[in-house]
Amino acid sequence: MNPNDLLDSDLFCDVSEAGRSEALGAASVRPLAKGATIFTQSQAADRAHFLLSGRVRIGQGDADGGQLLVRVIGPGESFGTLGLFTGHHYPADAVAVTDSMEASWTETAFLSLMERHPQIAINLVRIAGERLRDTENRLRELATKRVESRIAHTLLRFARKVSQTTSDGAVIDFPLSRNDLAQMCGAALHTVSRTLTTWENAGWISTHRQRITIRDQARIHRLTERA
Amino acid sequence: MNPNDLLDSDLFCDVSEAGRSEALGAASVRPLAKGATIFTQSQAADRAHFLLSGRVRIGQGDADGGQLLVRVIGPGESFGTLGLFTGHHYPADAVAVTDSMEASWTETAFLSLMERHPQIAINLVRIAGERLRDTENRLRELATKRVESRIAHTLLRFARKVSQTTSDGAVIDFPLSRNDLAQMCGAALHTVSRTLTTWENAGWISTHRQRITIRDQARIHRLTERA
DNA sequence: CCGTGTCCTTGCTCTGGCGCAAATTTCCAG
DNA sequence: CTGGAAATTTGCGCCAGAGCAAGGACACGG
Repeated sequence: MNPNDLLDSDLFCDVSEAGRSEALGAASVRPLAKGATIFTQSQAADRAHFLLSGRVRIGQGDADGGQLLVRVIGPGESFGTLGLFTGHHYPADAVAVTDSMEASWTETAFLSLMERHPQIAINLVRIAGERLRDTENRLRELATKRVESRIAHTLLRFARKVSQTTSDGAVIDFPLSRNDLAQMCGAALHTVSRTLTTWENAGWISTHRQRITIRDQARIHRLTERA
Repeated sequence: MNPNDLLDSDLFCDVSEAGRSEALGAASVRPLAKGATIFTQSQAADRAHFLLSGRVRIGQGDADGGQLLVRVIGPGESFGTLGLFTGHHYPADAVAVTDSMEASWTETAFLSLMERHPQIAINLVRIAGERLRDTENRLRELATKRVESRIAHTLLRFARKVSQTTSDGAVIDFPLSRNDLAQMCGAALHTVSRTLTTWENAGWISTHRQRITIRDQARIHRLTERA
C-alpha cells in the first residue's frame, strides 16, 4: 500500500502526503469475503470504514420489513463514517457484494487524524453534503415522478458511476437484481420487471440475469424527464 | 449580541468562547421581512447562513413544477452552508416565513473560521450527518409506507421540533398549510385535506387555518406504525 | 363593510401500479 | 447430471390515492 493510492479517494484527496501516510499507518486492513456483513443497523458505530477494492451494499430495513437500498460503495469511498458523529449508531447495514478489501480506523484514531489534518474534516463535510443533496434529489423524485421515470433515472445513475462502455452500450458493472432496483426507487419488484421487459423488447436495453446493458442512453434519458 | 447566545446552536455548541466571539465579529447580521427570499436554487453559493430568530422554509422545485418542502429552519440553526462544499450551488430555495434575523459569513471568512476552530467543522459534519440520516428515513418512509402513515409521522416530527404544549394538546408553532404538508410527505393536497378532516372528526387533532394542534399524540403515533 | 385572494373541503371518476398466484428460466452445489 | 434455490416473468383483480371540478370559509386591505 502506497500513500498515493489514497489520492484518488473521496476522503483523502487534497490531504498532504504526511496525512495520508499517517492514515495508512493507523488503519487496520482486512479482506471481506463475498456476502460478509461489515456492520448492521443499530450496531454501535465505533469505526470509520474505507473500501480499498470490491463493492459494498448499504441497505436499510425498517420494523415492518420494508427494505431500502441506500447506496453502493466502490473502491476509494468511505462508509459507515458519519455514524461516529451522530448518535454513535450505524444508520444502515453494510454487506460485501463481491470479495473486497477494506481499511478501517477506531473512532479515537480517526478523530485525532481529523484534528491533525483538517482537510479530512473538510472532505467529510463535502462527502456528507453531496450525499445529502443526492438523497434529497431521490426524495423529490420519489414524491413527484412516476415509477418508470425513477427506474430510468436509477439506471442512468449507475451507468454514470460504474459502467464499462462496449460496442453494445454501457454495461453496468454491478450485479443488480430487479429486487435491488425496486428497493432503490421505491417500486414493487413486479413493476420493475415489467418495465425492463418493455424496454428490452424496444431494444433500449438488454439484460441477462443481474447484468444490465444500456444500449440507448438518450432514449432512457428521455423517460426521466416526463411525469 | 453575546457570544454565549451561540452556545445553544447546532453550529457553535462546544466551540470555545474565543471561536464564538470571533464568529460574531465576522458575521454580518440583517433582518428578513416575512416572505423575503434569502437565496434560490442554482444561485452561486457564496455565504454560510445562520438564523438568529424567526423561521425559514427550505424548498426545492424541479423542472416540471414538482415542489418539495425539504426542511424548516428555526433560531440557532444554520442553512445554505453545505453548498459551499459541494459545487458552490445552493441546493434549494430559502424563504423567510416570518419576520426573521439572520447572520451570515462570506465563504472565505467561514472557511478560515473553520480552520482556526476545528470544532466548527466537526459540528458541521454532525449536522450534515443528522440531516442525511433524517432524509434517508423520509426516503424509506416514502418508499414503503402509505400516505396516512407519512402524514402522521410528519406531524409528530413537527410536534417534537416546534410545539407549544397547552391544555388542549401540542400546538405546532409554525404556519403549516395543507399544501406544505402535502409537499413534505409526497401526497396530493386533497388527500392531506381529507385525512386531516377524518382525524379532526375523530377528535385526535384540531385545526384552524394553518394552525394544527395534536390532541392525541398516542393515537397519531399508532398510525405511524401500520403499513 | 365589501371585494379579492388564499386556503380548505368534498364529491366523483379513473388509473398506476401493488399484491397474489403460478410458471419458467438460470445458476450452483454436490 | 440432478435437485434445489434464487431470479425473473406474466396474468389478473383491485384499491389507494391522484386529478378534476366546484363551492365554501376565512383573512385582509381599503
